[in-house]
Amino acid sequence: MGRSPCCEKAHTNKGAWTKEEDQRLIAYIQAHGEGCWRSLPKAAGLLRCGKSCRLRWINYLRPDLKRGNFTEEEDELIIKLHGLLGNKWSLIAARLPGRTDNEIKNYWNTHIKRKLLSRGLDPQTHRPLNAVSPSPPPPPSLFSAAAAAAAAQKHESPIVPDVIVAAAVPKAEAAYSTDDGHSSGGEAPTQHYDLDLNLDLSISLPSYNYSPRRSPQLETVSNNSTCTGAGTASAAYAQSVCLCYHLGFQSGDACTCQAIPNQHIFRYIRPLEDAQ
DNA sequence: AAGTGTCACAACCGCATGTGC
DNA sequence: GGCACATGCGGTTGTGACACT
Repeated sequence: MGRSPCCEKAHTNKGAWTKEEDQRLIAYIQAHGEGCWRSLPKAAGLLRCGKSCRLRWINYLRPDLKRGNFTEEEDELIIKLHGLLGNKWSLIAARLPGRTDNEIKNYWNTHIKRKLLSRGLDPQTHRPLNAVSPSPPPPPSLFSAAAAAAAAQKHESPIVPDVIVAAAVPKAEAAYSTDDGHSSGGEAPTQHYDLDLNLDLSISLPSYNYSPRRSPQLETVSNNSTCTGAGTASAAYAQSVCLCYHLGFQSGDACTCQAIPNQHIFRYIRPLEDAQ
């Protein structure tokens, strides 16, 4: 498209950031806030590309970052989310407070991949490595969960899928339900469906007349039986489906989906800060 | 102690997407 | 609708630290 380069490479530093550069960037963002990354380097007196500044801030300097080792719970959460979303690191990171997509991506590549392999699972498909698959495995995103989640995150997508599919995920739990690293190899993979995830998806029936620009909160349509209003939708419409998977919540946590009158949709609304 | 291999992670790069004109 | 630009994302690379021989 003939786009101009994002920065003048001849006059920008590359490589590791110095303490002074970090201080300048932090000071500038504290004073002026994030944004305008392209002009930020010049304004902050940095000989860096705007992209580089953004990355440095997001991945390293942001004050809300949780540094340090990943916990076992985070490991499992990442594995579950990856099974659902694939390599959508930003979406995965959105569910892990204080973690960045880059951090999770690195952690996946260096630790979790190996962990899954030791469990006898394919890191990409989350299926047993020796499983015979007559047809190529479906993308891990299932009914385009990633796209749906992405759309939900971006508060848009008035276009909704015609088909609502339960986002059941082959968990192969039997293969890695223990920590001894043994899989159930040899046996035909038992399809377990993990209902312990909450995807913040927004899906509705084809007839749903979406009102654009909802509040910046997340919505979920789910099939959780605890949803209120599941039985109130008109029988003339296909049943709305609640897909609340209690991701990161105790399984006993009731979902808070509510039927929206005349819209045949369940919404699960949660403050953003809860997701961070 | 030196050389080599491996790991972990920060940073870069190219492309995709969103937005305003 | 098309273009240019800004930003975001995911894959890849570079490099320092550490382990091993």
